[in-house]
Amino acid sequence: MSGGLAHRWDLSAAAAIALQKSLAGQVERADRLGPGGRRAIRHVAGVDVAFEEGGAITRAAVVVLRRADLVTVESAVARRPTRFPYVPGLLSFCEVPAILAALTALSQRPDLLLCDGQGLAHPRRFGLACHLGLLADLPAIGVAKSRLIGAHAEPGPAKGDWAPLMAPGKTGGRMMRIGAVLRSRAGVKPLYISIGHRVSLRTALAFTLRGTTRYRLPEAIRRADKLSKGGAPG
DNA sequence: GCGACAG
DNA sequence: ATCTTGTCGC
Repeated sequence: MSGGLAHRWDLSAAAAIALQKSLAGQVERADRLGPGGRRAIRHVAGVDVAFEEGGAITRAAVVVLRRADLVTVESAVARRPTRFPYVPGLLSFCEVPAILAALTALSQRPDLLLCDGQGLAHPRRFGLACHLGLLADLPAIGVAKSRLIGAHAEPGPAKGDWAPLMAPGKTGGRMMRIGAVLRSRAGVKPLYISIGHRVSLRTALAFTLRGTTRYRLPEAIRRADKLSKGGAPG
């Protein structure tokens, strides 16, 4: 169930960084959504992980929601030994192996992935959402609860208000927009939204908002978070 | 050299 | 992320 790209995971930090640099150029920043690649989104999947045994085991959960009414239609969990430590900037090497295992357990592939982490808003423009989207060959959005890099103004107080997340370009020094800081609900800390793969920032913001109802996080991620921590599937 | 640092 | 009591807000 992957898109042809695959690579080894037993890497040193230096090798992991080199791999990120070599794959970053393959990330697609424009919309290419839906079944097959260019149609309406029917099912969105929230992805999250939790750790057991003091971090020795990574438990990944994926919950698939019907886009029309946000009803959960399927879910899967996968446990794998944690083979890479958490290092800021290298999070995907710690979590993606277990997440790919959970995705493989699904009976049907979702049309979009909502990931708990950054996408392009990353030191090498290759956060978890980019890495996962590329390997799973699926559109992906990065939805992080806190900042990794970049500067921004405080977004307005109303749901939907947002401010651009800016960072110096890779080569030169001009400030570039790498994502957005979104008020997903009034009265809560904003979320950091960025492109993962095959989704424009505009679309990423729209989907995050549409899927956010009672909580700070979109329903898909909220349910995946609960499931990864041991909650019941439905 | 000194902070900052997704989960 | 994870370890945890009392406390604040709606």
